Amino acid sequence: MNTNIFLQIYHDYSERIQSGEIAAGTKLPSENDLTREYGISRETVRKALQLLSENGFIHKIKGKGSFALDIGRMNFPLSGLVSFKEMSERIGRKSQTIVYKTEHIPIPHAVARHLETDKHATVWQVIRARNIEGEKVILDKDYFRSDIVPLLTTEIASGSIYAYLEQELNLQISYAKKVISVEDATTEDYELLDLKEYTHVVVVRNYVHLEDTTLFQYTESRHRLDKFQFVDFARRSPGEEK
Amino acid sequence: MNTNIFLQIYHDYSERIQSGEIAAGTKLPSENDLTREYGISRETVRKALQLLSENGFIHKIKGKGSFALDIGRMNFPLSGLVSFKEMSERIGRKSQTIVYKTEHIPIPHAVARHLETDKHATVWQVIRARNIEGEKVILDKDYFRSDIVPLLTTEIASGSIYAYLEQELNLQISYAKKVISVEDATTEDYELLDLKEYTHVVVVRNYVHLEDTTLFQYTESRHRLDKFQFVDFARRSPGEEK
DNA sequence: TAGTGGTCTAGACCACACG
DNA sequence: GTGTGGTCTAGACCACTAT
Repeated sequence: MNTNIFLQIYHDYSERIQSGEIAAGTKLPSENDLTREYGISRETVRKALQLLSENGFIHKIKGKGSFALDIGRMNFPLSGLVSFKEMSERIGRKSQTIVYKTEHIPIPHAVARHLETDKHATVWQVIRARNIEGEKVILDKDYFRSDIVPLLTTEIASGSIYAYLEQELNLQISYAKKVISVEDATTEDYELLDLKEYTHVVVVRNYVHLEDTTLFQYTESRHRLDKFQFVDFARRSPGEEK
Repeated sequence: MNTNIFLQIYHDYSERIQSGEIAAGTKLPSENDLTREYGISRETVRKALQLLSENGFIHKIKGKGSFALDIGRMNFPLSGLVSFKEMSERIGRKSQTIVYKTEHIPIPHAVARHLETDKHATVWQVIRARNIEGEKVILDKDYFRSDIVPLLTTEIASGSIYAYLEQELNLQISYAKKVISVEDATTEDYELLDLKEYTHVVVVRNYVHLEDTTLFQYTESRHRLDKFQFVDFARRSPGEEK
């Protein structure tokens, strides 16, 4: 549906690199070659390559060319943070979702600070556990501003809330800030998770913004220590000093 | 020294937004305005704005304009991961570095797996602790391929190794992969850190690549649980599906 | 309708790598 | 030298937001 040329080229090559069809280290056609091959201008080719580069699929070397990186093997960087849950699913492990709560409530004190709404606002609270390989190891506590998300059901919460937000409500998620830290496990953590002997949890706070920059969702993801992992791929950007 | 126009505009605006001179929510001049103002083409203006957008300084809305985001207050996203140490330094806290070891050794078994060198290679090993507010809370274990980094001294290790690599050795760091997890504290951790009662540490494994894609450095950063924090700013990129 | 950002073109010159 | 990627230009058309 998206007819953007540079996105098509991006998807073309990202899939071929991720599937291994294009092996790591392989040299890609030059920008001029691609320009001729696709019958488009060079700047458009460069836009596609830049996306591939940002997301860790290729690496460009001035004077030499563009080369496929070794995604796919065990290293799936794929732009930014990748959680344990996503990693598990990529390896083919299924995660089950247990919905504990889906309710419309006045915003809790502790959450108001994060969501930056006024204190009389109401939110949809969703509390879910992720069951991976038979153990509940992640507790997700989501809070949505109810002036933006008017309705949530347990059914939606057990599937993909994001698909619902984007496709049904037509909300455009735009950017997010994550803060990762380690904290004492709460009694709630002990009740709702299979915490075993662990006394701490990794807490990932996620602040999600819409296209118009409004902060509409706050999520607290609480992971059992041994089942926590994050992978980050970072490229040195031109803007960086030193 | 870098005469790139788009970088100049990027630095111009990134500084003015970070300093607060341009308040969050303020509308920036339109691309056409900037084109006239700087006397350059629009694509160049857009390149600068795209960098600002990627790094969390601004947000662009089609049909409306570009708007400054609220960096600066307490939220300093600033592109990718930001560690507790960097955060502390930005708030003005000083961190001291204690160098335990700087030695040229055959590559340890456990490290060879990460550095992907042959087993007979030698590496420079640097072991340092970071002292923040009177406590040793981070243990950094660095390994550099000695065919690329021929010499390291304790003096270099107590300053900025990266400045040395880039300015003295002229090495170009290009991209890196980080893997974050939580593991049992080792006896070494107990010896070299002020671990208090904590039985686990956050381990950040960092794989650093050069311009020519060779993996030349592996670092294990071991953080005391309560002094660990990472912040990540992520923008929804065009390449992402669903 | 006018203004905004998003995409794309067809050129140009440069700095770097390699034989 | 030739070929590569990096920067930049001066246009063009589109989709979206406002009024």
